[in-house]
Amino acid sequence: MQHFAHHSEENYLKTLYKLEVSQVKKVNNIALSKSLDLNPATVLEAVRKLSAKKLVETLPDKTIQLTEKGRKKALSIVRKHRLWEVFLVDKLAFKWNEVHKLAEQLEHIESDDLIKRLDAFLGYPSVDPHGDPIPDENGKLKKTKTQPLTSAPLKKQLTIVALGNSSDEFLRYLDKLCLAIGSNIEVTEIEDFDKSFTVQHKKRLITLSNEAANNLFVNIL
Amino acid sequence: MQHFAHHSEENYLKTLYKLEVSQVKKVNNIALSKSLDLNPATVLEAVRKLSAKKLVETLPDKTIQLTEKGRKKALSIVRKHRLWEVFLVDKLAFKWNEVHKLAEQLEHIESDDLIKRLDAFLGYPSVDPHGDPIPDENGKLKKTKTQPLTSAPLKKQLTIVALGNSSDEFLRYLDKLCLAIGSNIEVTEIEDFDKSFTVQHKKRLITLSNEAANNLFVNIL
DNA sequence: ATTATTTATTTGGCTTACCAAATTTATTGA
DNA sequence: TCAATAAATTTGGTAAGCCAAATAAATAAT
Repeated sequence: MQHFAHHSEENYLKTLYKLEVSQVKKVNNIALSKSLDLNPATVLEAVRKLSAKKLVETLPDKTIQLTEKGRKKALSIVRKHRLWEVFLVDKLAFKWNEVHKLAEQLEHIESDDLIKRLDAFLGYPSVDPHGDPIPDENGKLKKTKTQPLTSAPLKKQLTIVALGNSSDEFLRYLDKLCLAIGSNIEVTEIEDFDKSFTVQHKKRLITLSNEAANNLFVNIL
Repeated sequence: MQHFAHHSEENYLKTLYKLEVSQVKKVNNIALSKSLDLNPATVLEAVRKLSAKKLVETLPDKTIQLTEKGRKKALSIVRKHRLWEVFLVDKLAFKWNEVHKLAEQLEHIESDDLIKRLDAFLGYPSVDPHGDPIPDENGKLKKTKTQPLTSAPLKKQLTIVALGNSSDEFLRYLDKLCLAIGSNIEVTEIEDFDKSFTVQHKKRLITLSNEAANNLFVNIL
């Protein structure tokens, strides 16, 4: 018995979950095959096995979808993937755009204990370096209302989850301020005069123009 | 093509290396099969493939051994295994005896860059939590002369690599002192009166009885 | 409604990594 | 030396995951 046989199954579930999230209306055999870059015959066979395990179901109109059980499993893989991405970026200083491939390998490591400890070691992050939320151990995703920093409440813990602008200049600017997706900040003050923002980040105060603040999308922690 | 096909090959090489190190005189098909817990027919087939790749060779007397190329590859796996063990113990607070199984999964993650960064992140450790030396990126093992602390030179960086006594009391005692296999210490003084040792560990001075020192085996870094 | 196109499904095949049960080839002990 | 034992090798099979090509079924477009 090969201990890595589950990689394949996990990849099907993860891909199905990704398609579900990305609003793709009807995930059929062809769509799934394309997404996985596999032959439809292969996918058909795999879907049958997953159905037998009650991880997916095929509706009368041939739509393939996750069952609750399957979704939970998918979310646990997503959780592992995103935690490893945080590890790679925060601890090993990878760039956020370099970590996906590696996390795809790491996400298949089997150990709940490991993930629990990794989570703690990383300080229980709520988003990965791309700004995507990390499901909790029960596969729950905290539902988040993403909003521009300009409309966020004062004195609340916020996490930067997306950028309204990804020009080189803006990225370099953020880099200089040591801000990035995943950074936790708190608005301490908004200047009446020019609506500029003062935010606290790791015991450090940063001033941001209203323009900059408007391009930082945040979630309330 | 399955990206995890190499697990199998890596396991053969690693096992062969372990047998070589453990002084087993003649590694034949049977010995290797037993060590891997696989059927001899399976192993025979695998050894042929590895031979074709010039990773192992079978001598006229049927002894199976690593080629230089194979040994180098084996050492890179051992390096990964041991670095991950250090990570698990030092960073995720696993006990040294809990990490082997996990490291067996992690050692197959494919990325030289990852390992380079992990090594740096861990502070370039020279031994794993079991006291086994970590090969360098070129597959070289620093040849070490392990000796009791009592015969080690003063004012040299030392690494604890083994214990002369693994009684619960001794382990608890070391634990209290925050010493463990892998700890780096330096002898600052030996007391004339009772031959007790004063060692420095992470900017902290510790006094050890001669008895304790005699049960700590160290390598010079 | 009928053809053209897309999807779904089947069929036959491949490779890797396994195994059990012969069979052949040493090796060894008496 | 010769049978008994052990090791090596061969043979025939299994399961997982994959593919290409053929066929069937459904959908769309005229």
